[in-house]
Amino acid sequence: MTAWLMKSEPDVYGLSDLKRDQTTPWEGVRNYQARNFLRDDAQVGDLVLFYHSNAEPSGVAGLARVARAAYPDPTQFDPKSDYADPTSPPDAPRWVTVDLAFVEAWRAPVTLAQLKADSALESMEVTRRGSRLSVHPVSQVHFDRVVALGRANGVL
DNA sequence: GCCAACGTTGGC
DNA sequence: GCCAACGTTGGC
Repeated sequence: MTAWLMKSEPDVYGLSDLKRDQTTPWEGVRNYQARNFLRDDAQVGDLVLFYHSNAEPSGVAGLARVARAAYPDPTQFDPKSDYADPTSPPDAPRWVTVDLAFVEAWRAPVTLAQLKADSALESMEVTRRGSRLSVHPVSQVHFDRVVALGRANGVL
């Protein structure tokens, strides 16, 4: 089991959208490192810190769970999609997606400022300057700490 | 294989 | 809106 952090812009697709939909394909990952994590390491049941980027404020909004392991991302073959990749070979699709399921939302996010200020989270990837990997593993210790901070804000 | 140009991410 | 960080592309 691996714990994860995945970023999304709430204006595009936020945790409240996932709560409404209950499950969603995590489409549009177009970074090789992030893809490799999804393809090679994400397993059904893995828990995910759902991070809102470009938000006011940015931070971890709650939890999701991997509901389906990696499969080819259909949007790469959809010419009308923003995520279309005409160079991806149909017989060996370049990009994958996983399905996420809603788990819980917090009354207020654990903000990036809060994450940076917490000495227990010093080495956490998302607190690093210039960090922009949208899918990456999180240590169990960091995961548990962020969940404790989030739940302290109240579970919706 | 190097590296400059360019595009994207995402905090502020 | 600005810009730092960093990934990708393409000329050589």
